[in-house]
Amino acid sequence: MKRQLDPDVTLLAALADPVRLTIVRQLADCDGICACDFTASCDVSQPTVSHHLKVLREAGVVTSERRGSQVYYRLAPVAIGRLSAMARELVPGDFIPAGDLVRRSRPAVPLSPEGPPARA
Amino acid sequence: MKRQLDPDVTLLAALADPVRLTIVRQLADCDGICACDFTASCDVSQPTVSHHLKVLREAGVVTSERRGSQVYYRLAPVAIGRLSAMARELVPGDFIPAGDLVRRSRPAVPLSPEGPPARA
DNA sequence: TGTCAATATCGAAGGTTGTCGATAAACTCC
DNA sequence: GGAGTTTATCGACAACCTTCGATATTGACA
Repeated sequence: MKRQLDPDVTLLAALADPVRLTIVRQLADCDGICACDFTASCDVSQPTVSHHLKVLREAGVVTSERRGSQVYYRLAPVAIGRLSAMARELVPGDFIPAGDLVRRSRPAVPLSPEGPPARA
Repeated sequence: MKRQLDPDVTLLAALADPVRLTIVRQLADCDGICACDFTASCDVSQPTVSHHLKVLREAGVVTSERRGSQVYYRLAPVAIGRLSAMARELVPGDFIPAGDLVRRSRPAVPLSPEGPPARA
C-alpha cells in the first residue's frame, strides 16, 4: 500500500481491519473508553491493541487523552464526517453541479493526525 | 489480514487503495465505464487494473457486464449504501435502523462542504 | 526512592498485497 | 480460420501489515 498520500485512503485503510473496526464500533457506543478495555474485548495481545490504536490515532479516527496511568480514547467526529461525505460523493446518479467538481478534490480539513497521547 | 469474515471490513479494504478509490470515484461520476478507460486514467499497467477491478467485484463494490470484447463496470448501489450506513452507525450516540441500507434518491441535506456530522 | 499497573515501543516472524511481464482467454472482423 | 483487440490469469518479487514476546516508558502510591 506504500505511502498513502490521499487522506481518504488512509481513513479507509485505518477502518479496514477487524480489530480496528471493532474498536471503532465500541467507541461509537460508549463515549470514551480506556485502552485496557480493548485488550479485553478484542482477542489480541496488549501490544497489538496499542499498535492498532496508534494506527487509528495517526489516521485521525480517534483522539486520546491520558488520565493518570490510563489512556482514554474517543472517536474523532471529523473522521466520521469525512466517511459520510465520501459515501455521499459515491452515490451514483447523484448530481454534481457543474461548478462543484472542486468538492472531489482533497478534503480541506486533512484529518490532522495526532502525535502520541499527550502527557498530562 | 487473513480471511475477512466481516463483510464491512471487506468493503472498506476494497476501497482503501488509491487505484481502487480512483476507479470507484470515476464510476460515481459516469455510469458504466469500460475497463480500458481505467488503464488510461490510473497510472498502472493493464494487469494491475484488472486485478483491482477483480477485488472491487469480489467485494461487491462494482458489477461488470461484457459488451462485445469490452467489459463495462458500474458501481453497486448496495455497497455504497452499506458505506453510508456504516458511517451513520459510527456517529456517536446515533441510532441506526438496520434496514436503512438502500440509498435515498437524494441526500436530504445539501451536502455541507465538510466537517463533523451536524447532530445537535 | 522503590514497586506496581497501564501503555507504548522494539524487533522479528509469517502472511498478505500491489505490481509487473508474459501469457491465456474472449470477442470482433476480415 | 486467422489476425487484431480487449480483458483476465499466472508466476514472481518487493513492500507492507498483523501479530507477538520482550522491554521501555509513564504515572500512582507507599
